[in-house]
Amino acid sequence: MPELPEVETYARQLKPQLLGHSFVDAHVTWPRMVVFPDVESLPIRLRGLKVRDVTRRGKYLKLELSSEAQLLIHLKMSGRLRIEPITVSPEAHDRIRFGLDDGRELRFNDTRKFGRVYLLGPNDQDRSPLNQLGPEPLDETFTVEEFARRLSRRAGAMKPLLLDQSFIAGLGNIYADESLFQARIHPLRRADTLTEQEIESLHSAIRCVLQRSIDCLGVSFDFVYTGGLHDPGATYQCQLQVYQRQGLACSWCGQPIERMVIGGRGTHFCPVCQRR
DNA sequence: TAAATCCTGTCA
DNA sequence: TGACAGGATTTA
Repeated sequence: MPELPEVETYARQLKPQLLGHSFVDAHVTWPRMVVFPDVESLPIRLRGLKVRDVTRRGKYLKLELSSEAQLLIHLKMSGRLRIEPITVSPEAHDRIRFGLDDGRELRFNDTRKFGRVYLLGPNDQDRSPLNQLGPEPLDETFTVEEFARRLSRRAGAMKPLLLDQSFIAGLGNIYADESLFQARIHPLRRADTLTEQEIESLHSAIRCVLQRSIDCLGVSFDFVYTGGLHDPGATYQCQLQVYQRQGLACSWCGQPIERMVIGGRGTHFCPVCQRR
């Protein structure tokens, strides 16, 4: 499940591949994945637009295009991206193929069909899903003070809050669990009860965990994200402390990691190190 | 606040 | 064969 570090890795790897190239068309085999514009208009609007930059916002991959347009891609659960010559046969579950001006295609493969694409012009900004996103955790403007202010206004449990993209952008199930563990905060802990020290610790944990994963090209699991474009190289899965480690020894205290369902999501934590 | 929804591969 | 995972949105 691609989260901030995995999408960041894609952005970095796609940028040199796409910069300066124009799109010539788009083939969509699962129309639901195109949110805006309608599927018929997508190839027409996309034709001729040149890639100016490839960046990331939250879990969205953002292709800045000519004419002030932008192509947003959300990989959701099972989305993967590849670039291949048009002469190479598409794979199973290739849902959208974006044709480039040099005979290559950007291929959006998504087994579960949850992935989403938006092509937005300068007049479509009110439709941008980026409008709903909270602060970017690795940005300099995301300060402890800002974090503390936002936490103090929330009475719910920490785990669902960290997954709320309007509270903070980019964290998913893996990094929410890992961050709470590193800060030694129980996932059910009420947000507005965190001490100043805990807030500081969590702020630092979130940034540390994300940055270290980016340095490792993210996490890669079977059949899901493969750590970038063509060379699976993601290694952060080897450094996970709690995620999917229920029953295994906590690296701090040796007690078994537990798993419980919070807000409908599998949640992994150490019952000894993470106090409620 | 919780559950249903969209999906398919995996696993029991 | 049926339960389940899981991001984000929608509905109860």
